[in-house]
Amino acid sequence: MFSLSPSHPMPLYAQLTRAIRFAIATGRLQVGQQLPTVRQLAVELRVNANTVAKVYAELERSGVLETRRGVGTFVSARHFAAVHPDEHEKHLTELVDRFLEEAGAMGFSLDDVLDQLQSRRKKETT
Amino acid sequence: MFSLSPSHPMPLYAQLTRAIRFAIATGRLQVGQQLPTVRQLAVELRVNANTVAKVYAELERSGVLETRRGVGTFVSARHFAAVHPDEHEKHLTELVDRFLEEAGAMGFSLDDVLDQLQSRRKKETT
DNA sequence: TAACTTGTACTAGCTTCGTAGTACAACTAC
DNA sequence: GTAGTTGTACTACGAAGCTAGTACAAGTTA
Repeated sequence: MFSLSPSHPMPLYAQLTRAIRFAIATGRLQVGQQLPTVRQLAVELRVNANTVAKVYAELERSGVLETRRGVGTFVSARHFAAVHPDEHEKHLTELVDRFLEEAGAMGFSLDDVLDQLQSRRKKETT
Repeated sequence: MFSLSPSHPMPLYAQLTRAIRFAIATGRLQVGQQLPTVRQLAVELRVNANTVAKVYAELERSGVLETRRGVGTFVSARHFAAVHPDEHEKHLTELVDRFLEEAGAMGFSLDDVLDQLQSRRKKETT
């Protein structure tokens, strides 16, 4: 389902969070679909159940998942319907802010970054 | 000279590293210019001397600074002359990789990112 | 109701990270 | 050579972060 690398510097919970978000963003997990139970996934990933639970809880707070005790955890429909595009846009803005700041400290200008990204776009479409 | 926020989640050493790199990238610190001594800067920033020293040492390993015992620490000339543009480009590539990965996990495509950056370019030039 | 499933709270241990303190080594200038 | 700079090594403490263990609570199903 997912795969984690315990040796990777990124903590397990962060890896899992990203993996789930990514799976949803790319459609591999559909709205309404049930995720593995906390314990199931914990066994599969060789991780403590609490680690999985924390991830599910955090993603629920973000509105990405919905959990029902005794039943399971599901990809939230509400999220994609209700998250205002403005809100979504704001997240992108913040991400880009951090990114540009970092690039700036390395001596790259906005144009440098744009060039780099545009050249990828070409590659992607070929 | 620089300013740090101890309350900020980013550790002091990282803040300082970024500040110095930024000052150099924007020309506020010129090639060959001497930086404050480890102890001077430590007092000014209310930080342990070792924290400053670690930052200087790291930046020296990156080729950004040069230190001479008994004399002081200086902005390296070698760096800007000798760092291959290819090397520099590689750093940008890595940064963009990480960035796109993160954006992807949030559900943003390359085009979303490009749009966002292009709209900033317009703002910047007005 | 009783058994079973699900997620959750609380706690504790371990590790890593960040910073500070102190003592040391290299170098300069007189 | 000696005093006074400079950066550096080593150590240790405190805090935060991450994960695991265990016990609990809420819900479902028969």
